[in-house]
Amino acid sequence: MVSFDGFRIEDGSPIYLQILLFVKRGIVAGCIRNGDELPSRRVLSSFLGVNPNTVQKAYRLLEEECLIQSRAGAKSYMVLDKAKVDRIRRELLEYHARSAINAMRQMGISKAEALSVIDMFWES
Amino acid sequence: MVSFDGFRIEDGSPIYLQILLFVKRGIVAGCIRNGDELPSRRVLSSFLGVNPNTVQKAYRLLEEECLIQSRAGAKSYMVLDKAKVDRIRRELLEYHARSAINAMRQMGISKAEALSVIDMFWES
DNA sequence: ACAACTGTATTATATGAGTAATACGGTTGT
DNA sequence: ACAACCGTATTACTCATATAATACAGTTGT
Repeated sequence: MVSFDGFRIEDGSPIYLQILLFVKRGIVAGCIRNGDELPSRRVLSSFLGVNPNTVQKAYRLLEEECLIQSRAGAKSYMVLDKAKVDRIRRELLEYHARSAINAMRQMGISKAEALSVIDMFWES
Repeated sequence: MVSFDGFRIEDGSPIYLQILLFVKRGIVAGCIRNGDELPSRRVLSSFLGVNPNTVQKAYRLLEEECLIQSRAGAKSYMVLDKAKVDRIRRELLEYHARSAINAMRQMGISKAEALSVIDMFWES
């Protein structure tokens, strides 16, 4: 069963995207595996304190990326293979790296200082 | 005169926040200095292709942080000193570093690999 | 003085995100 | 068979973002 322990809602981006990213990061980290069952829309929305429609929107996007499979009436579960995991890993790494790099470059930060800042903030 | 050359609207976060961050990064980079005049609300909104109210919202937030000064009828201009610049530099560095670090840690990426990814994507 | 700007304010409309309350039909375990 | 789940769909509401069209008063340069 895919666990959402440790998931905390942050403002600044839509909740359904935060759920999508949480699942993708779990896939890359290896704690979400092929065949794992997902909590139902109702159960997860109650656990997170959000609306069932919000969870449904995240699950729909996961299904459109062929990462989960849903049948009306039954539980949804993960459908993964090595190619998909590799694709998501590259997608997320590039996205997060580029976001931080672009911002720091616009601030006039040097590569050396950027690396030093990442090193310094890594713990905690 | 503060220049908005190179500013490109991206979706995913409110435009008025993108303007706010663009100015703050310019302050840290040193290309926006104390006393610099800002383009008027009308001129900038026309240049960016957005609504004057959107620019006004960004300028209002800048004024609430005491980074610009506005008098009805006259041009707005930057009001900066070393303490403010240092504060913004620390604020932005910590924000961008923590965002990337948290995401990568949730992906199970090691500090060494994170540094290597930043190093690899820095050029481009 | 006066035209051309400036900042500021108001009202209205549209869209997307999120909530709320239901409803319908399929599956699963007992 | 049947109760208790499940996924899916619909309608209505609130709120923030963004746009649009004005309006008014203050400043600035000539």
